[in-house]
Order: sequence, then structure tokens, then C-alpha cells
Amino acid sequence: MKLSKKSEYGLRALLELTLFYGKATLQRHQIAERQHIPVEFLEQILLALKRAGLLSSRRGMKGGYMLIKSPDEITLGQVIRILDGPLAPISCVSKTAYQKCSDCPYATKPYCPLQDAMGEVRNAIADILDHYTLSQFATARPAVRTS
Amino acid sequence: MKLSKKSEYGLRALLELTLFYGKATLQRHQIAERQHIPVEFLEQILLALKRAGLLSSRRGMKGGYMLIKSPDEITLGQVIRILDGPLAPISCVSKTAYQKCSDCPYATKPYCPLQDAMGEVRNAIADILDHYTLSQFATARPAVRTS
DNA sequence: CGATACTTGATTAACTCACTCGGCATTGAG
DNA sequence: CTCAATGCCGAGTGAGTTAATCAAGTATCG
Repeated sequence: MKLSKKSEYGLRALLELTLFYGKATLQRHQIAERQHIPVEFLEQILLALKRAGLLSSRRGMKGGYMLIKSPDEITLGQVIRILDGPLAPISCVSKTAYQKCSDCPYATKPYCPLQDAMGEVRNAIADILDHYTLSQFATARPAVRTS
Repeated sequence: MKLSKKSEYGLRALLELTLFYGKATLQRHQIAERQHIPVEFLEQILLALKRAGLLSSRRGMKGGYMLIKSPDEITLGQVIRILDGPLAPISCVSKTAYQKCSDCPYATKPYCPLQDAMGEVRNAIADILDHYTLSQFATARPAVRTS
């Protein structure tokens, strides 16, 4: 149930790009320095996000990356799916990348207990991450804890 | 965000043991056949569950495994933690196995956006899995869907 | 042109996952 | 007591993934 470094770095990079959204472009090394990410690794992450249509880039001097969509329209769920694949703990409960499980003894039966439990988990995760926007992410503040 | 085969097999094995709880012991090969699990792999899973105090076993002829605790008192969350480790997507939001993140630029600051988001996810997962018992798991039936 | 910065593809070291194997210890049957 | 069945335990292994790293491009600005 773990988030990869790739997704973690990707989210932190997008956080920086959100802060400068509509103001400026950011270069790899700027993002890398601000968020302590190895620049060559960051590069392929930004590229993946670009191919997915979240970013645009300019080459050459004064080049850099910028968000192409509004941070209100990008959710953490979208980003993690691009970088890490489906959110579902097992692929037979994924809605965006469903795959029938081959070896499961319940695969042919009308009902699978594991699907029931993991389906709930998948929905809970997706409910949070598909409604958590980059805007919210970038402006998050400590909640007042009562405990 | 994936569940390992180890946990999947472990849960399916415990499902069988729940069905025979208080009635009989089950041997490796019986569980393995009923659930299509490689028997040598199943062995180390059962052993881990035994060390964690969920199972007892008898050696020799007529040996086998049985649940040592009531299936009402065992949750899917416990099992997955034993076999896969913490539920939290990143270790700095784990409640059962917290670890400070070393390289994160927010580690020293009062607040980290990623912790906020992933903390929510961790709580949602734990809320489900720590309240889902083996009894429920073993008796789960298809819900009537309205869509 | 030449410095800067993004693009692309290849490569890699370390690690994890999902098993697999061999040998030992314990138990019950004959 | 011996033998066979079964669980116990540690080590090993091949495939795949993760997290980078590197080298050789191509576009852009001054």
C-alpha cells in the first residue's frame, strides 16, 4: 500500500508549479533544488506529466515548465495514476484499469470476499484523491486538532 | 498502492481457517488446493501468522493449522500489517510504524501538504480494514446494487 | 554561432516479490 | 523402534521494479 518516490516527487514538483501558476515558468533545476529531488529523475517525471497533458514546456534559454491546466482541475488521483498506475489495491477492483484475476478461485463464482473488502478500500482512496485538487494541496494548512 | 500476493494469499488462507474454526484443523495442502496457492509459499505465510499469534499448529501426521483467536477478533488490517507492513502510503503518516522522512523539504517545517493528503488516505484505509473482521470476510455476500 | 535548457533512449545498481528447495524436528501408526 | 507424514526454518533464486544516471540529441535566445 505504498506511494512510490516517483509519485511523491511528481506531486511535490506540481506543488511548486502550482505556486507559480500564471506567473512564471520553472526550470528543472529550480524545482529540483526547492524540493530536493535528483534532477535527472525529476526530468522523466516532468516528461511523463507533459505527455499526459498536464504541463507544457519551452526549450532553450529561458525555457522551463508550466502547468497547462488550472490547478483546480488537476487532482492528486490523476497524478498518481499517471505516475504509479491504478489506485486499486488489486486490479480486479480497479475502475480505470480493470483486469480479471486469473488464478483466484472466486474468479468464476458470482462473488469474491476479497473483491468486496478491497473494493471498499479502492473507493475510499479514490474518493479522497479524486477530489483533492492541486489548489487545495498547495494551500493546505494545519488543521486545529482537538486531541 | 498495491496489495501483495502474500497478503492476498494470507487472507484467503484465513478465510478457509475461519470456515473451519472450532471444527477441524486444516493442513497446508488442503488450504493450498482449495485456494490455489503454491504450497511452499503458503507455508511461510502461515508461519508468519503463527508467529504473530493468530494461528496454532500441530506437527506430524494428523497435523495442521487452526485459528487461535476468534475470527471476530481478527481484522483484515491486522493481517495485512503482519504480512505487508504498515497500511500508510508513506511512513511519515503511519500510526503503527511512524518514521520521519529524511529528505523531505517539509520535514523540519510545521506542516507538510503531502502528509495532510496521505494522512487522510491512511485513515480511510485503516478505518475500513481495522473494522473488517475475518467473520465478516468469511460471510460476505453480494450487496444488492441499485445501479 | 554558442550557451542554455528541454528531449529521448539506454543503462544500471539495488532492491523487492514470489516463489523454491533442502534439511531438520515432531507426531502417530504399525 | 521405525517409518512416513507433516510442520519448521533458513537460504537461495529468477524476474521484475524502483530510482536513478548518462550520453547524445534538438530547440531557443542572444
